[in-house]
Amino acid sequence: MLPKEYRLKNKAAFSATYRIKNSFYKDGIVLYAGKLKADNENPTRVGFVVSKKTHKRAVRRNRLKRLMRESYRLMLKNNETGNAQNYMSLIFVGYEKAVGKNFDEIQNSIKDLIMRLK
RNA sequence: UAAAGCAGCCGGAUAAUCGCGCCCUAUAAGGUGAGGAAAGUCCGUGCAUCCAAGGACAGAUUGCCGGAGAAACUCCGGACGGUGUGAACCGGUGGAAAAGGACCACAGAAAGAUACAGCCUAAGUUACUACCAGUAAACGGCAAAGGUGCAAUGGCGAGGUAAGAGCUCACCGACGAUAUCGAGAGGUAUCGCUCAGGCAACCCCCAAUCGGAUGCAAGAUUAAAUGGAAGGUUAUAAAGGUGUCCGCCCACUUCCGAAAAAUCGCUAGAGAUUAGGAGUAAUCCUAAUACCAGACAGAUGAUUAUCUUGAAACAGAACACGGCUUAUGAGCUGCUUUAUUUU
Repeated sequence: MLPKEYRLKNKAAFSATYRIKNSFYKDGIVLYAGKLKADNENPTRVGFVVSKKTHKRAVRRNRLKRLMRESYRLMLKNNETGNAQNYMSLIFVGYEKAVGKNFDEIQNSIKDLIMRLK
Protein backbone atom coordinates (compact mmCIF):
# COMPACT_ATOMS: atom_id res chain seq x y z
CA MET A 1 0.00 0.00 0.00
CA LEU A 2 0.91 3.57 -0.53
CA PRO A 3 1.04 6.08 2.29
CA LYS A 4 -2.08 8.16 2.60
CA GLU A 5 -0.77 11.36 1.09
CA TYR A 6 -0.12 9.57 -2.22
CA ARG A 7 -3.68 8.34 -2.60
CA LEU A 8 -6.40 9.92 -4.63
CA LYS A 9 -9.34 10.26 -2.29
CA ASN A 10 -12.59 11.93 -3.03
CA LYS A 11 -15.11 11.59 -5.78
CA ALA A 12 -14.61 15.11 -7.07
CA ALA A 13 -10.94 14.48 -7.70
CA PHE A 14 -11.74 11.31 -9.57
CA SER A 15 -14.32 12.92 -11.81
CA ALA A 16 -12.01 15.89 -12.40
CA THR A 17 -9.29 13.52 -13.58
CA TYR A 18 -11.60 11.56 -15.86
CA ARG A 19 -12.93 14.79 -17.38
CA ILE A 20 -9.55 15.69 -18.88
CA LYS A 21 -9.68 12.53 -20.99
CA ASN A 22 -5.94 12.15 -21.23
CA SER A 23 -5.76 8.35 -21.33
CA PHE A 24 -3.47 5.53 -22.41
CA TYR A 25 -4.15 1.79 -22.85
CA LYS A 26 -1.95 -1.25 -22.46
CA ASP A 27 -2.94 -4.91 -21.98
CA GLY A 28 -6.15 -4.38 -20.09
CA ILE A 29 -5.04 -1.38 -18.07
CA VAL A 30 -6.02 2.21 -18.77
CA LEU A 31 -4.14 5.17 -17.31
CA TYR A 32 -5.91 8.49 -16.89
CA ALA A 33 -3.71 11.50 -16.21
CA GLY A 34 -4.98 14.63 -14.48
CA LYS A 35 -3.91 18.28 -14.59
CA LEU A 36 -0.30 19.33 -14.59
CA LYS A 37 0.94 20.55 -11.26
CA ALA A 38 0.97 24.25 -10.49
CA ASP A 39 3.56 23.81 -7.76
CA ASN A 40 5.42 21.03 -5.97
CA GLU A 41 3.79 21.26 -2.54
CA ASN A 42 1.76 18.05 -2.84
CA PRO A 43 2.86 14.70 -4.24
CA THR A 44 1.12 13.11 -7.19
CA ARG A 45 -1.99 11.33 -6.03
CA VAL A 46 -2.88 7.96 -7.53
CA GLY A 47 -6.11 5.99 -7.64
CA PHE A 48 -6.61 2.36 -8.60
CA VAL A 49 -9.97 1.19 -9.91
CA VAL A 50 -11.33 -2.22 -10.79
CA SER A 51 -15.04 -2.16 -11.40
CA LYS A 52 -17.47 -4.76 -10.21
CA LYS A 53 -18.48 -5.12 -13.84
CA THR A 54 -14.97 -6.23 -14.69
CA HIS A 55 -15.12 -9.25 -12.44
CA LYS A 56 -17.74 -10.51 -10.04
CA ARG A 57 -15.42 -11.85 -7.34
CA ALA A 58 -13.96 -9.41 -4.87
CA VAL A 59 -10.87 -11.51 -4.34
CA ARG A 60 -9.82 -11.29 -7.99
CA ARG A 61 -10.50 -7.54 -8.12
CA ASN A 62 -8.50 -6.95 -4.96
CA ARG A 63 -5.64 -8.99 -6.37
CA LEU A 64 -5.46 -6.87 -9.52
CA LYS A 65 -5.63 -3.61 -7.57
CA ARG A 66 -2.92 -4.74 -5.22
CA LEU A 67 -0.63 -5.77 -8.04
CA MET A 68 -1.08 -2.44 -9.81
CA ARG A 69 -0.54 -0.56 -6.58
CA GLU A 70 2.54 -2.56 -5.69
CA SER A 71 4.06 -1.97 -9.13
CA TYR A 72 3.58 1.77 -8.79
CA ARG A 73 4.91 1.74 -5.24
CA LEU A 74 8.12 -0.02 -6.26
CA MET A 75 8.66 2.42 -9.12
CA LEU A 76 8.04 5.32 -6.79
CA LYS A 77 10.54 3.90 -4.37
CA ASN A 78 13.22 3.45 -7.06
CA ASN A 79 12.45 6.87 -8.51
CA GLU A 80 11.47 5.44 -11.90
CA THR A 81 8.23 7.30 -12.35
CA GLY A 82 9.70 9.95 -14.65
CA ASN A 83 7.27 12.55 -15.93
CA ALA A 84 4.41 11.14 -13.86
CA GLN A 85 5.42 13.41 -11.00
CA ASN A 86 4.40 16.45 -13.06
CA TYR A 87 0.73 15.53 -12.81
CA MET A 88 -1.62 16.23 -9.95
CA SER A 89 -3.39 12.90 -10.24
CA LEU A 90 -3.29 9.53 -11.98
CA ILE A 91 -5.88 6.79 -12.18
CA PHE A 92 -5.21 3.22 -13.20
CA VAL A 93 -8.28 1.27 -14.26
CA GLY A 94 -8.05 -2.49 -14.57
CA TYR A 95 -10.21 -4.40 -17.05
CA GLU A 96 -11.08 -8.02 -17.62
CA LYS A 97 -8.03 -8.70 -19.77
CA ALA A 98 -5.69 -7.88 -16.89
CA VAL A 99 -7.43 -10.07 -14.33
CA GLY A 100 -5.38 -13.14 -13.50
CA LYS A 101 -2.05 -11.85 -14.81
CA ASN A 102 1.05 -12.18 -12.62
CA PHE A 103 3.12 -9.44 -11.06
CA ASP A 104 5.73 -9.18 -13.83
CA GLU A 105 3.13 -8.72 -16.56
CA ILE A 106 1.29 -6.05 -14.61
CA GLN A 107 4.49 -4.24 -13.76
CA ASN A 108 5.57 -4.15 -17.41
CA SER A 109 2.22 -2.67 -18.39
CA ILE A 110 2.38 -0.02 -15.70
CA LYS A 111 5.95 0.87 -16.60
CA ASP A 112 5.06 1.19 -20.27
CA LEU A 113 2.07 3.44 -19.49
CA ILE A 114 4.13 5.74 -17.30
CA MET A 115 6.87 6.06 -19.89
CA ARG A 116 4.26 7.34 -22.36
CA LEU A 117 3.45 10.33 -20.14
CA LYS A 118 5.05 13.58 -21.27
C1' U B 1 -9.77 -55.91 2.90
C1' A B 2 -13.50 -53.46 -0.10
C1' A B 3 -17.83 -50.51 -0.66
C1' A B 4 -21.11 -47.40 1.94
C1' G B 5 -23.62 -44.20 6.01
C1' C B 6 -23.04 -40.48 9.81
C1' A B 7 -20.21 -36.98 12.73
C1' G B 8 -15.93 -34.01 13.12
C1' C B 9 -10.92 -31.74 12.21
C1' C B 10 -7.74 -28.91 8.86
C1' G B 11 -8.47 -24.34 5.71
C1' G B 12 -0.96 -23.84 4.56
C1' A B 13 4.10 -23.30 7.35
C1' U B 14 9.06 -20.99 7.83
C1' A B 15 12.74 -17.31 6.34
C1' A B 16 14.48 -12.85 3.77
C1' U B 17 13.55 -8.00 1.38
C1' C B 18 10.06 -4.04 0.47
C1' G B 19 5.06 -2.10 2.29
C1' C B 20 -0.23 -0.67 4.51
C1' G B 21 -4.77 0.11 8.46
C1' C B 22 -5.61 0.68 13.73
C1' C B 23 -3.70 1.23 18.94
C1' C B 24 0.18 3.12 22.05
C1' U B 25 4.28 6.17 22.42
C1' A B 26 5.19 10.21 19.32
C1' U B 27 9.84 10.37 12.90
C1' A B 28 11.78 5.14 15.78
C1' A B 29 10.49 0.78 18.39
C1' G B 30 6.36 -2.25 20.07
C1' G B 31 1.31 -4.54 19.84
C1' U B 32 -2.52 -6.06 16.59
C1' G B 33 -4.93 -6.99 11.74
C1' A B 34 -10.55 -11.53 7.28
C1' G B 35 -13.85 -16.53 6.96
C1' G B 36 -15.70 -21.43 7.61
C1' A B 37 -18.42 -19.95 4.81
C1' A B 38 -16.63 -13.07 5.78
C1' A B 39 -20.63 -15.13 0.13
C1' G B 40 -26.09 -15.53 -1.40
C1' U B 41 -29.35 -11.79 1.21
C1' C B 42 -33.55 -16.62 1.97
C1' C B 43 -35.59 -16.18 7.32
C1' G B 44 -35.35 -14.03 12.50
C1' U B 45 -33.61 -10.29 16.11
C1' G B 46 -31.10 -6.11 18.50
C1' C B 47 -30.24 -0.95 17.27
C1' A B 48 -31.79 3.83 14.69
C1' U B 49 -35.28 7.25 12.39
C1' C B 50 -40.22 8.33 10.76
C1' C B 51 -45.42 7.28 11.23
C1' A B 52 -48.97 5.19 14.31
C1' A B 53 -56.02 8.65 18.79
C1' G B 54 -59.77 5.77 16.59
C1' G B 55 -63.33 2.95 13.14
C1' A B 56 -64.22 -0.38 9.00
C1' C B 57 -61.91 -3.59 5.65
C1' A B 58 -57.83 -5.79 4.31
C1' G B 59 -52.89 -8.09 5.40
C1' A B 60 -48.74 -11.21 7.05
C1' U B 61 -46.79 -15.64 9.30
C1' U B 62 -47.13 -20.58 11.19
C1' G B 63 -49.54 -25.56 10.70
C1' C B 64 -48.04 -33.93 13.76
C1' C B 65 -46.32 -33.99 19.35
C1' G B 66 -42.98 -32.57 23.40
C1' G B 67 -38.76 -29.68 24.59
C1' A B 68 -34.80 -25.68 23.69
C1' G B 69 -34.32 -20.68 22.23
C1' A B 70 -34.71 -13.41 22.13
C1' A B 71 -36.92 -15.08 17.71
C1' A B 72 -36.86 -17.82 13.21
C1' C B 73 -38.65 -21.24 6.33
C1' U B 74 -34.14 -22.38 13.60
C1' C B 75 -32.40 -26.54 16.57
C1' C B 76 -33.03 -31.27 19.62
C1' G B 77 -35.84 -35.67 20.86
C1' G B 78 -40.08 -38.44 19.46
C1' A B 79 -44.69 -40.04 16.33
C1' C B 80 -46.42 -41.21 11.47
C1' G B 81 -45.56 -42.00 6.11
C1' G B 82 -41.93 -43.18 2.30
C1' U B 83 -36.87 -45.07 0.36
C1' G B 84 -32.81 -48.50 1.23
C1' U B 85 -30.32 -55.60 2.33
C1' G B 86 -28.49 -52.30 6.17
C1' A B 87 -26.01 -48.25 8.94
C1' A B 88 -29.19 -44.44 7.78
C1' C B 89 -31.83 -40.85 4.87
C1' C B 90 -36.15 -37.93 3.03
C1' G B 91 -41.05 -35.44 4.22
C1' G B 92 -44.39 -26.91 4.42
C1' U B 93 -47.30 -33.74 8.00
C1' G B 94 -54.56 -29.22 10.16
C1' G B 95 -59.30 -29.53 6.93
C1' A B 96 -60.94 -32.38 0.17
C1' A B 97 -68.84 -36.80 1.69
C1' A B 98 -71.16 -34.58 6.06
C1' A B 99 -68.95 -25.14 3.88
C1' G B 100 -68.31 -23.27 -1.15
C1' G B 101 -65.60 -22.16 -5.76
C1' A B 102 -61.55 -23.06 -9.32
C1' C B 103 -58.24 -26.46 -11.69
C1' C B 104 -56.80 -31.76 -13.33
C1' A B 105 -51.91 -30.65 -19.69
C1' C B 106 -51.21 -34.87 -23.33
C1' A B 107 -53.62 -39.35 -23.87
C1' G B 108 -58.41 -41.32 -23.00
C1' A B 109 -65.35 -42.84 -24.01
C1' A B 110 -65.04 -40.39 -19.46
C1' A B 111 -60.66 -36.53 -14.92
C1' G B 112 -68.01 -35.47 -11.38
C1' A B 113 -70.66 -38.04 -13.41
C1' U B 114 -69.04 -41.18 -18.45
C1' A B 115 -69.47 -45.83 -21.99
C1' C B 116 -64.97 -46.24 -27.06
C1' A B 117 -64.30 -51.31 -27.60
C1' G B 118 -67.56 -54.59 -25.08
C1' C B 119 -70.70 -57.97 -21.85
C1' C B 120 -76.03 -59.13 -20.76
C1' U B 121 -76.09 -67.26 -25.55
C1' A B 122 -82.28 -64.12 -24.13
C1' A B 123 -84.01 -62.83 -16.90
C1' G B 124 -87.95 -58.21 -18.05
C1' U B 125 -90.88 -55.07 -22.07
C1' U B 126 -91.14 -54.52 -27.47
C1' A B 127 -90.03 -56.12 -32.46
C1' C B 128 -89.36 -60.08 -36.19
C1' U B 129 -90.92 -65.55 -37.68
C1' A B 130 -97.68 -68.85 -36.58
C1' C B 131 -96.32 -71.06 -31.06
C1' C B 132 -92.09 -73.38 -28.62
C1' A B 133 -87.66 -71.44 -29.50
C1' G B 134 -84.30 -68.17 -31.72
C1' U B 135 -82.17 -63.08 -32.93
C1' A B 136 -78.46 -58.24 -28.75
C1' A B 137 -82.67 -55.20 -33.53
C1' A B 138 -85.16 -51.34 -30.04
C1' C B 139 -86.18 -50.08 -24.81
C1' G B 140 -83.21 -51.39 -21.12
C1' G B 141 -79.38 -53.69 -17.55
C1' C B 142 -73.79 -53.71 -16.42
C1' A B 143 -68.97 -51.29 -15.07
C1' A B 144 -66.17 -57.09 -13.80
C1' A B 145 -62.13 -58.15 -17.69
C1' G B 146 -59.45 -54.47 -22.37
C1' G B 147 -56.83 -50.12 -23.94
C1' U B 148 -55.31 -44.46 -22.02
C1' G B 149 -53.24 -41.98 -18.03
C1' C B 150 -49.64 -39.61 -12.21
C1' A B 151 -54.64 -40.81 -11.07
C1' A B 152 -60.54 -44.40 -13.58
C1' U B 153 -63.98 -44.26 -7.56
C1' G B 154 -60.49 -49.35 -1.99
C1' G B 155 -57.39 -54.38 -2.93
C1' C B 156 -57.93 -59.64 -3.44
C1' G B 157 -60.60 -64.25 -3.25
C1' A B 158 -65.34 -66.71 -2.73
C1' G B 159 -70.57 -66.55 -3.00
C1' G B 160 -74.18 -64.38 -5.98
C1' U B 161 -76.35 -63.08 -11.00
C1' A B 162 -79.12 -62.89 -17.37
C1' A B 163 -74.51 -60.27 -17.03
C1' G B 164 -72.82 -57.58 -12.95
C1' A B 165 -72.06 -54.60 -8.66
C1' G B 166 -69.43 -54.11 -0.79
C1' C B 167 -75.02 -56.83 -3.26
C1' U B 168 -73.20 -60.62 0.70
C1' C B 169 -68.96 -62.96 3.27
C1' A B 170 -63.50 -63.85 4.83
C1' C B 171 -58.71 -61.36 4.99
C1' C B 172 -56.25 -56.62 4.26
C1' G B 173 -56.65 -51.12 3.87
C1' A B 174 -59.29 -46.52 5.01
C1' C B 175 -62.80 -43.96 8.26
C1' G B 176 -65.47 -43.78 12.88
C1' A B 177 -66.73 -45.44 17.95
C1' U B 178 -65.30 -47.82 22.49
C1' A B 179 -61.56 -49.89 25.73
C1' U B 180 -56.57 -49.71 27.06
C1' C B 181 -51.19 -47.98 27.10
C1' G B 182 -48.60 -43.17 26.61
C1' A B 183 -47.17 -36.37 28.99
C1' G B 184 -48.67 -35.99 23.81
C1' A B 185 -48.44 -36.91 18.49
C1' G B 186 -49.91 -41.78 18.45
C1' G B 187 -49.74 -47.47 19.44
C1' U B 188 -52.70 -51.99 20.39
C1' A B 189 -57.41 -54.63 20.71
C1' U B 190 -62.68 -55.06 19.75
C1' C B 191 -66.92 -53.42 17.21
C1' G B 192 -69.56 -51.04 12.85
C1' C B 193 -77.13 -50.07 8.76
C1' U B 194 -69.42 -46.65 7.20
C1' C B 195 -66.49 -47.17 1.75
C1' A B 196 -66.04 -41.16 0.21
C1' G B 197 -61.33 -39.40 -7.18
C1' G B 198 -56.94 -35.90 -6.93
C1' C B 199 -55.43 -30.93 -5.81
C1' A B 200 -55.63 -26.68 0.06
C1' A B 201 -46.47 -25.54 -2.44
C1' C B 202 -54.90 -22.43 -5.83
C1' C B 203 -58.74 -19.42 -3.52
C1' C B 204 -60.94 -20.90 0.82
C1' C B 205 -62.25 -22.93 5.98
C1' C B 206 -60.21 -23.85 10.97
C1' A B 207 -56.65 -22.85 14.90
C1' A B 208 -52.68 -19.90 16.84
C1' U B 209 -49.55 -15.59 16.53
C1' C B 210 -48.35 -10.44 14.75
C1' G B 211 -48.18 -2.29 15.35
C1' G B 212 -46.11 -0.63 10.39
C1' A B 213 -42.37 1.38 7.01
C1' U B 214 -37.29 2.23 5.94
C1' G B 215 -32.14 0.19 6.75
C1' C B 216 -25.66 2.29 9.64
C1' A B 217 -25.41 5.68 2.66
C1' A B 218 -30.05 4.18 9.50
C1' G B 219 -29.19 8.28 12.33
C1' A B 220 -26.82 12.19 15.94
C1' U B 221 -23.51 16.47 16.76
C1' U B 222 -20.13 20.39 15.07
C1' A B 223 -18.33 23.43 11.05
C1' A B 224 -19.08 25.46 6.22
C1' A B 225 -22.41 26.76 2.38
C1' U B 226 -27.42 28.01 1.21
C1' G B 227 -27.94 29.34 -6.12
C1' G B 228 -31.79 28.16 -9.97
C1' A B 229 -36.63 26.02 -11.74
C1' A B 230 -41.70 24.16 -10.84
C1' G B 231 -45.85 23.73 -7.54
C1' G B 232 -48.37 25.23 -2.88
C1' U B 233 -49.37 28.90 1.27
C1' U B 234 -53.78 31.60 6.54
C1' A B 235 -56.69 26.91 3.95
C1' U B 236 -62.18 22.60 1.49
C1' A B 237 -54.16 22.68 2.79
C1' A B 238 -52.69 20.39 -3.66
C1' A B 239 -48.34 17.46 -3.19
C1' G B 240 -46.37 14.40 0.88
C1' G B 241 -46.98 10.80 5.31
C1' U B 242 -49.80 6.73 7.83
C1' G B 243 -51.42 -1.04 4.10
C1' U B 244 -56.58 0.81 1.80
C1' C B 245 -61.03 3.95 2.73
C1' C B 246 -62.68 7.39 6.38
C1' G B 247 -60.13 10.10 9.72
C1' C B 248 -55.64 12.33 11.33
C1' C B 249 -50.70 14.85 10.73
C1' C B 250 -47.76 18.51 8.04
C1' A B 251 -46.37 25.28 5.42
C1' C B 252 -43.48 23.90 2.86
C1' U B 253 -42.65 20.03 -1.13
C1' U B 254 -40.13 18.21 -5.54
C1' C B 255 -36.23 18.52 -9.17
C1' C B 256 -31.41 20.44 -10.94
C1' G B 257 -26.64 22.57 -9.69
C1' A B 258 -22.61 23.68 -6.25
C1' A B 259 -20.07 22.24 -1.89
C1' A B 260 -19.40 17.87 0.21
C1' A B 261 -15.01 18.44 6.18
C1' A B 262 -14.65 16.31 11.18
C1' U B 263 -16.47 13.49 15.38
C1' C B 264 -19.90 9.94 17.21
C1' G B 265 -22.82 5.59 15.76
C1' C B 266 -18.27 1.53 15.58
C1' U B 267 -17.50 -2.79 18.17
C1' A B 268 -16.85 -5.74 25.64
C1' G B 269 -20.50 -9.10 22.89
C1' A B 270 -28.35 -12.95 23.14
C1' G B 271 -19.44 -12.66 22.64
C1' A B 272 -14.87 -16.10 22.79
C1' U B 273 -11.72 -19.90 25.17
C1' U B 274 -10.95 -23.40 29.16
C1' A B 275 -12.81 -26.24 33.28
C1' G B 276 -16.85 -28.26 36.24
C1' G B 277 -22.08 -29.48 36.74
C1' A B 278 -27.57 -30.63 34.93
C1' G B 279 -29.92 -32.96 30.68
C1' U B 280 -30.79 -38.69 25.81
C1' A B 281 -30.01 -34.06 23.19
C1' A B 282 -30.82 -29.02 21.55
C1' U B 283 -29.40 -26.13 25.50
C1' C B 284 -28.78 -24.13 30.32
C1' C B 285 -26.00 -22.94 34.96
C1' U B 286 -21.35 -21.79 37.60
C1' A B 287 -16.20 -20.38 37.77
C1' A B 288 -11.70 -18.72 35.67
C1' U B 289 -8.95 -16.37 31.71
C1' A B 290 -7.80 -12.78 28.02
C1' C B 291 -9.57 -8.30 25.10
C1' C B 292 -9.12 -10.50 19.84
C1' A B 293 -9.94 -6.04 12.66
C1' G B 294 -12.85 -1.48 12.70
C1' A B 295 -11.40 0.84 7.17
C1' C B 296 -14.41 5.15 4.46
C1' A B 297 -11.58 5.29 -3.24
C1' G B 298 -11.93 1.57 1.72
C1' A B 299 -5.65 -1.73 5.51
C1' U B 300 -4.73 -7.06 6.21
C1' G B 301 -0.20 -6.93 0.64
C1' A B 302 4.07 -8.02 -3.12
C1' U B 303 8.39 -10.84 -4.60
C1' U B 304 11.89 -14.81 -3.83
C1' A B 305 13.51 -19.41 -1.52
C1' U B 306 12.55 -23.96 1.14
C1' C B 307 8.86 -27.44 2.86
C1' U B 308 4.06 -30.13 3.65
C1' U B 309 0.89 -32.70 -0.42
C1' G B 310 1.30 -30.94 -6.38
C1' A B 311 1.20 -25.87 -9.20
C1' A B 312 -3.27 -24.96 -1.90
C1' A B 313 -9.53 -25.05 -3.41
C1' C B 314 -13.84 -21.89 -2.44
C1' A B 315 -13.44 -17.21 -1.42
C1' G B 316 -12.36 -10.68 1.18
C1' A B 317 -15.14 -7.88 7.16
C1' A B 318 -18.09 -2.61 6.10
C1' C B 319 -23.45 -1.73 12.40
C1' A B 320 -23.85 -6.38 15.19
C1' C B 321 -25.82 -11.22 16.33
C1' G B 322 -28.68 -16.21 15.63
C1' G B 323 -29.98 -19.55 11.65
C1' C B 324 -30.68 -21.47 6.59
C1' U B 325 -28.71 -22.21 1.68
C1' U B 326 -24.86 -22.54 -1.73
C1' A B 327 -19.23 -22.96 -3.05
C1' U B 328 -14.77 -25.55 -1.48
C1' G B 329 -8.01 -28.55 -2.99
C1' A B 330 -5.30 -32.33 -0.60
C1' G B 331 -5.56 -35.04 3.65
C1' C B 332 -6.79 -36.89 8.60
C1' U B 333 -9.86 -38.88 12.89
C1' G B 334 -13.97 -41.46 15.25
C1' C B 335 -18.40 -44.46 15.26
C1' U B 336 -21.67 -47.57 12.45
C1' U B 337 -23.47 -50.89 8.30
C1' U B 338 -23.05 -54.46 4.31
C1' A B 339 -20.06 -58.04 1.62
C1' U B 340 -15.81 -61.24 1.41
C1' U B 341 -11.56 -63.77 3.60
C1' U B 342 -8.84 -65.75 7.91
C1' U B 343 -8.80 -67.43 13.09
